[in-house]
Amino acid sequence: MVFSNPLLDQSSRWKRRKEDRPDEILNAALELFTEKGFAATRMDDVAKKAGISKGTLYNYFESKESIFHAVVQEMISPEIDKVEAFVASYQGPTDHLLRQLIRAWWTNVGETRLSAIPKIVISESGNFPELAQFFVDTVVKRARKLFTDVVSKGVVTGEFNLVETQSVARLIIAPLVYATIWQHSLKPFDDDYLSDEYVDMHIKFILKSLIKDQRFDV
Amino acid sequence: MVFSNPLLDQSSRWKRRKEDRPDEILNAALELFTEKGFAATRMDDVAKKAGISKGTLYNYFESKESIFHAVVQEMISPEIDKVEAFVASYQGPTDHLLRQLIRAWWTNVGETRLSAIPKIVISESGNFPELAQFFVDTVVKRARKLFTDVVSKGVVTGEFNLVETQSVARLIIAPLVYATIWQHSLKPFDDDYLSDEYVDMHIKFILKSLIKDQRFDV
DNA sequence: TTAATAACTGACTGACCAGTCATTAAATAA
DNA sequence: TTATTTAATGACTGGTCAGTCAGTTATTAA
Repeated sequence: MVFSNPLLDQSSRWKRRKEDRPDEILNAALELFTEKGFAATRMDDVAKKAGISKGTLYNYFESKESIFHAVVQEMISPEIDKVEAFVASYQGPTDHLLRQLIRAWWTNVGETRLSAIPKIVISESGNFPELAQFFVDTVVKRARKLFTDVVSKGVVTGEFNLVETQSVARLIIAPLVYATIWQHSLKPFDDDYLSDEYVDMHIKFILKSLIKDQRFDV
Repeated sequence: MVFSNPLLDQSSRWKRRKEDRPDEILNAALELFTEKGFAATRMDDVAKKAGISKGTLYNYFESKESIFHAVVQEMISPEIDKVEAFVASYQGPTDHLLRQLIRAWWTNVGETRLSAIPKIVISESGNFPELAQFFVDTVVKRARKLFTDVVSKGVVTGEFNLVETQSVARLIIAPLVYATIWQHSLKPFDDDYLSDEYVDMHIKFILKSLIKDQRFDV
């Protein structure tokens, strides 16, 4: 005879928790996508981690791909919204803005679980093209525009040298995204230590090339 | 009645071509790995592209992984050998060496089919760890050492500012590798044009931060 | 209390694919 | 010419997994 323990809720096999399921599924999925990639993540495992059966997944999402879609939509887009608002309202020297922007990216994406998403999308782009297209349209283009606009602003106000802004924007983004990809792919196989100076030096190098006044030294 | 055409070699179902098979298999495999990634490439397709049956693949390579192993070993390692030799024999200003090194990488890797390999390894690192470890040990570490040594040389000779060489090396490599990853993943989904200026500007920015004499302008 | 609803379950299906091996046939030796 | 060797074939096996659906059970309505 087993007595029911309300904490473990052994009295019933399951509860109906319609409200909570979607978030729990997305969190479980992101964790597994990060660990194994999209293709190698099994729906049974997502279900297990979310505390439900596989069938229930399909009550809330119509396919594996739609889960990933939702992860990006609900986790990344709000971050970009925030940064866009910050840039729009910023008053002050453009080099300070750019420095804060890079640091904000590092803090809000680079050092969080969101950092796994670029690597996942890149890895699966060949086999899941709609997913890649969605990511480019909703994340990449917005992020690129953000940096391009800031650099343009600096050029227009005369704070920065006259440069080709598209390439500069990509040169700013590259080491940041590269670091997150590295983090989630080959870093575990590399015993060399990447110092914290990496981002600081990146900012320093970029600003040194952009800022007109050479007496300025970061 | 069909007459045999010696060019199409319809007279026999196949030829024994022990010598040529391995290279043909590796070329077919790299092409498919580039297009679909490692996991999604079917051995039947590698066989078909190499003009043989699947069983024959297994006469020459013991597994799918060993084929990838061979691709890296036989295609990438020789490139690094060449660059190492070039650096070792170089006489002249270190900034010129660094500039040539970046350009050489772009020409010999970035713009060739080899550019697909980093993306493939990164994508599959979670599911094929031995493959990732092999790549880190035989490619990443050697490449990183190459750049670190050149920067150190510039610092020692007094041509470059005193910098933390590990981070600088990674800041040099990041935009290069990032561009190849982009090329083979999200570029097809992006209609924006990446100008040729990207690499030139990268070189210019890096050297501006490294070279001591500020009157020098690239 | 009983009936109706819908959240949830998990065994099952159909498709896919790396790797195997019995067989075939090209090349070579006897 | 015949026997032997070995490159090459492709049907098959065993395992995996996304997605389905008939049935079960918690919840709510009557």
